[in-house]
Amino acid sequence: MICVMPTTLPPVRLEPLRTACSDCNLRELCLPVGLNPVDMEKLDGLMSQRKVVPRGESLFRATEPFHALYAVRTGFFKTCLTSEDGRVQVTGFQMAGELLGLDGIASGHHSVDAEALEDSSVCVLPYHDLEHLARDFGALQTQLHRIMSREIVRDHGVMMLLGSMRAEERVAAFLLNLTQRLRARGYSATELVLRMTREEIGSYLGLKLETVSRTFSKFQDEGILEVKQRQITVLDLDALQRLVSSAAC
Amino acid sequence: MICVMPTTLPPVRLEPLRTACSDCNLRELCLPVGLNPVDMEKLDGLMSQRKVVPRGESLFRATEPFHALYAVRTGFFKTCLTSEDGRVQVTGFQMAGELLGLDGIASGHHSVDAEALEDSSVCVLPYHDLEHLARDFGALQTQLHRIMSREIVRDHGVMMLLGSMRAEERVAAFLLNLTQRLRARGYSATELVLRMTREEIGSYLGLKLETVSRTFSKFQDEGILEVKQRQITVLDLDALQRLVSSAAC
DNA sequence: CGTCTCCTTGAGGTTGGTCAAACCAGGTGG
DNA sequence: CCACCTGGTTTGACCAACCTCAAGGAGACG
Repeated sequence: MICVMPTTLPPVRLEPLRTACSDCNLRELCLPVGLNPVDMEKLDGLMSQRKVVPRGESLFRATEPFHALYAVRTGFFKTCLTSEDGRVQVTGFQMAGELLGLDGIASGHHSVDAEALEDSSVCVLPYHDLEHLARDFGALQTQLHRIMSREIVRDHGVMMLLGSMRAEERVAAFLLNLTQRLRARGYSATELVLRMTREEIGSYLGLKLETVSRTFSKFQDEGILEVKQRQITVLDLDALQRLVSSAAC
Repeated sequence: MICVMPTTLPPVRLEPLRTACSDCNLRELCLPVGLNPVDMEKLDGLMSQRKVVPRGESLFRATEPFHALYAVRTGFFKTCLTSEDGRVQVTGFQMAGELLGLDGIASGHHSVDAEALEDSSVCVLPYHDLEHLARDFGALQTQLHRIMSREIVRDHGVMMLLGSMRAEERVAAFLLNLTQRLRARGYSATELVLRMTREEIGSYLGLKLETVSRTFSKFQDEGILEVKQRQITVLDLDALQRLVSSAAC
């Protein structure tokens, strides 16, 4: 179970202390995957600071100039794209070990808002330095490319979800994805606390919040889930799996 | 008007001749953007071959090992993601100057099929060499990162489209996007020939082919388009623009 | 204990999907 | 040259999934 939701914290605060990748318990999930200890020390030198982002605050906003990538250290984020006419689309949810800000490289300014859904902290990776460092040692370059490519592959998966799945399938896929990512981080794959509202889930899945709510209720009636507000217990993982990979009728 | 659709060509054929980036009329759109002549010559050395892909053939298929990126030289491609249960989602359409294969970097094997929608040719960029070269000169590295980031931003735009636009808005956005890309390549922004079927458009936009067809007809009735099968004339570009940026009712 | 935000549930409406028939253009073969 | 076939497209009638609108409930917090 992921928890921790303290209520008062100063707004975006810089931590002077250096947090080394080589010591980080996320090093098998995060940017340093596959780096040897020597290389990792070089990466440590790059990471100038940590940043704390309280729940509800933004790490960065669309149109702001892009300077750095951010690795989620603790907490949970969402990224939102806002269209000219004001429509908002949640493009992703990020948890520990995942990178934020890749969209900013293209144009030099961010294209989405990144907001903390619970009190969070990130490692700041100044992009200029990172790019320079990647030039000097290839393992980091390779890893950076992999991460960007993985994001592209993930996005294609979301297109599939939005383009050709029905509501129940989308919700099932969403829950399965969450459980998998939580399990990779050592959390229970069956007990989860949603950090986002029904509306945010709906935005991500291309559904209205009422439809998300109804689908949760339906899954509960069918014995697949137990839903208590944001506290979800997965009772039948196989049923979820069957839902997402059920041939299109 | 884009044309050229010869009917007989041998299957995927390698061209021995070196086609230099420095001579290419796509160099302002493609990978070499922003490289100086000296750097561009280094890139020329990398590009070992061109490949011809006849209409209907695949450049690569999902699950095949990933070795190279491909820059579209002439022609038109689609990329398709197939889910476990056999559903197919078109994830993009690529025209001259655009890169194919970025999704393969993550896992070392391709995750989508890339199929030529007309007789096409591509430049082959062996990825290992490209990565190595990028290490040696930073402008190429920067450019590669920009292109990957741009793909991520594009994907987010598609999520917005799939997640929160109605059928007419999706079709309008699709057409606008096409005209913009064609214009950037020196083609007319009002006369276009669709290289893909209604079904492929529908798959990309998360709609059924009948809905795409009906929407085209509706636009024609409203004097926004003239539709003759795949030959489209845009009569009212502003109307299309208004449709995509119309506040959610 | 009132307020606020978020969630649930119901009733009814709309958009886009489904199914089916016909059309059209291009290619093939008699 | 025409008949025919094929793949793609158009159109109509009907239907269902999801949305909209609305009311009420649960929990957190001052």
